[in-house]
Amino acid sequence: MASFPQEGLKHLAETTGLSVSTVSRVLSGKAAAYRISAETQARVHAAAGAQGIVVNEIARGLRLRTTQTIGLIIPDVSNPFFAALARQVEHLARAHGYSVLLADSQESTEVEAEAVRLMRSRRVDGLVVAPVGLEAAHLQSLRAEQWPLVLMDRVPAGFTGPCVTSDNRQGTRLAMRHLISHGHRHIVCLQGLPGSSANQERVHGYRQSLKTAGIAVDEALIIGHDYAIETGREAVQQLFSSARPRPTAILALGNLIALGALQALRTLKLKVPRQVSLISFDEQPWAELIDPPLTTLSQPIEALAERAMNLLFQQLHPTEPAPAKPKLVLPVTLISRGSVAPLTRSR
Amino acid sequence: MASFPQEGLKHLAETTGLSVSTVSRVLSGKAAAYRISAETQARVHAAAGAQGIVVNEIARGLRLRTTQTIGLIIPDVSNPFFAALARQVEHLARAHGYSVLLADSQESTEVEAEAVRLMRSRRVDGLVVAPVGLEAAHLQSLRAEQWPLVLMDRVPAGFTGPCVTSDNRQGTRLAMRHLISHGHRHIVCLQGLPGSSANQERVHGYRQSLKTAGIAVDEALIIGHDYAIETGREAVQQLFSSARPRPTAILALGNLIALGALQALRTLKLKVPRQVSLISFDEQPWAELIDPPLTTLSQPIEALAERAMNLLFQQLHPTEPAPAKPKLVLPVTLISRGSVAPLTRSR
DNA sequence: CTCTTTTGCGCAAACGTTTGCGCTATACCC
DNA sequence: GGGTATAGCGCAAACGTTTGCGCAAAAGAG
Repeated sequence: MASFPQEGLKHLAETTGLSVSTVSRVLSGKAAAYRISAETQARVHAAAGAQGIVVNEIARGLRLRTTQTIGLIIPDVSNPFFAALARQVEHLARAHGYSVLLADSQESTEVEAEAVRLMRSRRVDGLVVAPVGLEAAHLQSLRAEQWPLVLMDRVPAGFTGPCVTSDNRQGTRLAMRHLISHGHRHIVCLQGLPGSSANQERVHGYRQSLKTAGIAVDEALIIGHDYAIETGREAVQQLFSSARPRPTAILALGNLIALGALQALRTLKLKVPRQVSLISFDEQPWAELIDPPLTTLSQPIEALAERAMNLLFQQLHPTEPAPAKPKLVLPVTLISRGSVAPLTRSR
Repeated sequence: MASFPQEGLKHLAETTGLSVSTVSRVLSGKAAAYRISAETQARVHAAAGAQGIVVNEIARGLRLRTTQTIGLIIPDVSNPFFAALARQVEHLARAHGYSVLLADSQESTEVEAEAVRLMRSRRVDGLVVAPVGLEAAHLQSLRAEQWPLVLMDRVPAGFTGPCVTSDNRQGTRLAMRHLISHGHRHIVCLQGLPGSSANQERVHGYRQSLKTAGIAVDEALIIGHDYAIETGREAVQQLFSSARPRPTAILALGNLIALGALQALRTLKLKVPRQVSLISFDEQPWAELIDPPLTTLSQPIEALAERAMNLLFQQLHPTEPAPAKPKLVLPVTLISRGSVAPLTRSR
C-alpha cells in the first residue's frame, strides 16, 4: 500500500551513487564518526531534501530494537479528565521524540489486558497507563520483564512500581470538611469504580472524615458503580426518591457522575444548593457556569502527566541507578463556588 | 530494553523442536494451507500458550509491509468534541484489528504536517485526520502517493478526496433562523479558526441567513480567531463593553468558545437570555445544566467517526472499483433550551 | 518391489535498516 | 620511493518475520 518508487535509503543510494551504508550514516547524523566527507554529506542531503520522507521506521525499529513509541492506555478518552491527561502525555512524548500509540480500555480490565498484549507485540518502548485498577497482574508482568511503565491516576492493589496519583484522601477530606462545616450530616458519596484505587481512597477519605466528625457511616449512602454519567443520574434518582430521610449533600467522585447527579436533581426538582449541596471531583471549564456554580476538587492534570512522563523517561534513559520505586502523590485543591450552602432548618 | 529470553518465534521453534517457518505458519493460521499436521499444531499452540506474547509485530510489519496501524491526527484532543471523535475512531479501529497512532496538532499546520511526516515514516496503513484546515498540500501529497486517507470535520481548500463533515451551513442556518424568528437582528458570530473550512461554512451560513432575512451584515460582529475558551471570552468582553449598540444574541461556533462567552457575559453582568441570547455549536452533557440551559447545535459525532472509518476501510481493503471521491455531509440538529429568548423592548 | 504421488516440514531469501570491519586510495614522513 | 597513517567509503551480517520452493519420508499404485 502507498508505495512510491522513490522511497527508502536504497533509492537514495542509487540516485546519489553512494552505498546504502553511507546514506544511512549521513541521515542519522553519524557522518562525523564515520568520516564521511563534507561533499558526500551535501550530496546526500540534497537528494534527501528533494524526496520527501525517507527512512522506514519499521525497518529501523527492527534493527535498533526501539520504536520511539510509547503506549498510552486510558479508560475513557472522552472523559475530559482523561482527555486532558492524554493530550499532555502526547505533547510531552512528542517533545522527547516519541510517538503515542493510544488505546481506550473502556473501563474494562480485559480490554486493558488485551491492549497491553498489543503494545508488547508492537514493541512500544514504554507504557503509561491509567489503569482500570481492578487487576495488577498484566501490569506487574510487564514490570517483571523490565518493560518501562508508569501508572497514572489509579494503581491496582499488588502493583509495585512507579506511579503518580492525586492525593485522593486529602481531596475527599477537603470536601467533607467543607460540607460538614456547613452543617451537613447526611452526605451521599457517589462513587466511581468500587474496586479501583482512586475510588477506594476517596471513599476511605469519606468514611474517615465522617468518623472524625463523629458521624455514623450509613453504607446506603455510598452508591454507584462506575464513572458514567448515567450511573450518577440513576443513583441520585433512586436515593432521593426513596422514603428515607433525605440526604442534604452529595460528594460526586468524578465530573461525569456530578453531571448525572445534577440531571437527576433537576428532574426531581431539588434545588442546589438550597435543598442539596454538591461537590464534585475534577475541575472543568463549565463548572463555574453550571447552575449553581459548582464547587469542585481540582486535580493537577498537567502535573500528573508531566511527573508520569518524567518517571517514564527515567526508565527509558537510565542515568542514576534508578531512584527506588517512586510513588508520587500530588495535592488536590478545593475550588469553592456556589453549590454548597449551610444547612438550614427550612427543610 | 524489556527483553526476556523467551520471546519470538525463534525461541518457540527451539522449545518445540520445530522450525521457525512451521511455527510462523501455525500461529498465523496458515497451517491448513501448508499441511501442518494436527499434532504439530497442537504442540505449537501449547508452547505458545505457555509463553506470553510471541510475535514481533515490527518484524512482521517489515516483512508484510503493513503495520495494522492507523494514524489519527486531531487539532486538540482535550476539546470534548474531538475527544469523542478520537474515542470512536479508536474503538472502530480496534474492532477491525488496527491500532491507533495519535497525534495532537495543537491547531498548528506545521505540527500537523510534521505529524504526517512521522506517520508516513512509521508506515501507518492509513490516516484519519481532523485537519487544521488551512493547508492542503501535505494531505494532498499523501493522496498523490495513494496513501489511504480520510478527513473529518474540516476539509482544507484544494483537497480532493474522501472526507466527512457536518452540514455546517445548515447548522448555522438552523441557529440563525431560530434567533431571527425570536426577533434578533444584531447577532454576534463568535467564529473559530477563520480560514478553516468548517468555520468558513458556518460563517457563510451566518451571512446567508442574515441576507435572507434582509439584515445587513455587520463585519464587526464576526469576531474571534480560534476555538479556544479564552478567545471566546475576550471577544465578548471586548464587543460588549464597547460603546456601539449592544448585540442581542450570540452564535458561538464551538463549545469552548461558548464557555468563554458565558464567562465574559457573567463578568459583564449581562443576563442570558434576558439581555443576550446564545446558541452554541456542539452538544455536551453540561449544556442542559448550564445557567441557563444552553441551546446547542448537535453534531453527529459517532456517525462522523463511523462514516470516516468506513471510507478508510474501503481504501484499505478495496473491493469495489472505488466509489468515486466521497464527500459525506451529515446533518446537524438544533437542541432548543433556555438560552434564547424573544427580543423585548426592555433593553 | 519399484515408481509415483502425497504429506509434512525445513531452507533460505527478502523486507529496509544499522554498524563492525575491511579495503583502497591518497597523504604524510623520512 | 618505500613504508605507514589516515581518510572515505562499501561489504555483509543481523534484527524477526513470511513464504516459495524443495526435499525426505510415507503412502499408494501397479
